[in-house]
Amino acid sequence: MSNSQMVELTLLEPDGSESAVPCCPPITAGELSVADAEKMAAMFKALSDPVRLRLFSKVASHAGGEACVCDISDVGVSQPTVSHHLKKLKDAGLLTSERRGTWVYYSVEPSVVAAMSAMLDLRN
Amino acid sequence: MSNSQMVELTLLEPDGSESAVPCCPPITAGELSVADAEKMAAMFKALSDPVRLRLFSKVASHAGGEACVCDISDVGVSQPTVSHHLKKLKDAGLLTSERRGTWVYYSVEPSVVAAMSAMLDLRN
DNA sequence: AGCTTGTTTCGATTGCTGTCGATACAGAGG
DNA sequence: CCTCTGTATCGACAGCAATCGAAACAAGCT
Repeated sequence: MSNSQMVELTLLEPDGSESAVPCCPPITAGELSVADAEKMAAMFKALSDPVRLRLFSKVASHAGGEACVCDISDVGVSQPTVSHHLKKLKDAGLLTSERRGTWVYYSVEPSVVAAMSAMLDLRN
Repeated sequence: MSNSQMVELTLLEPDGSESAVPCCPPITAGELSVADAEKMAAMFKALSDPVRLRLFSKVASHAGGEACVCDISDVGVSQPTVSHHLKKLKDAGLLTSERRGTWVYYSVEPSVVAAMSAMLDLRN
């Protein structure tokens, strides 16, 4: 029983505070608990929209895994919709944001993305 | 420009036929095309529900990555709902099903899951 | 053939989500 | 202080999706 491959990641609690939770071994290692399934499903949900996935890929493929909103908002939907999607990615923990003067920059949260990738690793 | 890490996977077309499409390099490698984003978003969407994620983890963690419906349907929702979710996982290409006598067995489709994992691999 | 058990499909309902235009907020520069 | 540009929030609406009970289908049994 390989309980290795545990990954530490930080998630936003409903009240806005942060808590570190262990999540998760590869799916092949055993059934997910109800709580872990909810956490991970929320992350997958963040990437379950084509527009969001494109926004995420634009940020991730930028130098340093960081991009200005102004550089990535050309995805075929209105500006409020772009902002809405970026907020969802941020709420799910996949992106963080930082205002620098006039512009806002979004960055990928590597540990969270790594946790999703590790969970889908099927090697036995 | 590392266009390595391409993964071949088969998806169900709307008409039910199968087509092999190349998908996808790691997100860090460049922006997703609109078409690729739609394909991958559909897969992530399949795992974006807690009940579905638990069903998937139950199948994936069974011996041989295969499980009878009867072995995994205890997830707190009605039996028709379980069947509905398994169908969605199947339509997304993450599971396949086979009837053997009275029982139906669902199996994970390793190449599709590997494609998702590879796409989220952030190492540069 | 009829019964029983396992699984899927159907129809309805309820809640969620993506989208937009309008508006508000933030910072920079006149 | 006012305006301009970039970004976020609000409110509304339309479509989708999770869920259930009822009913249909499939296979094995008697």
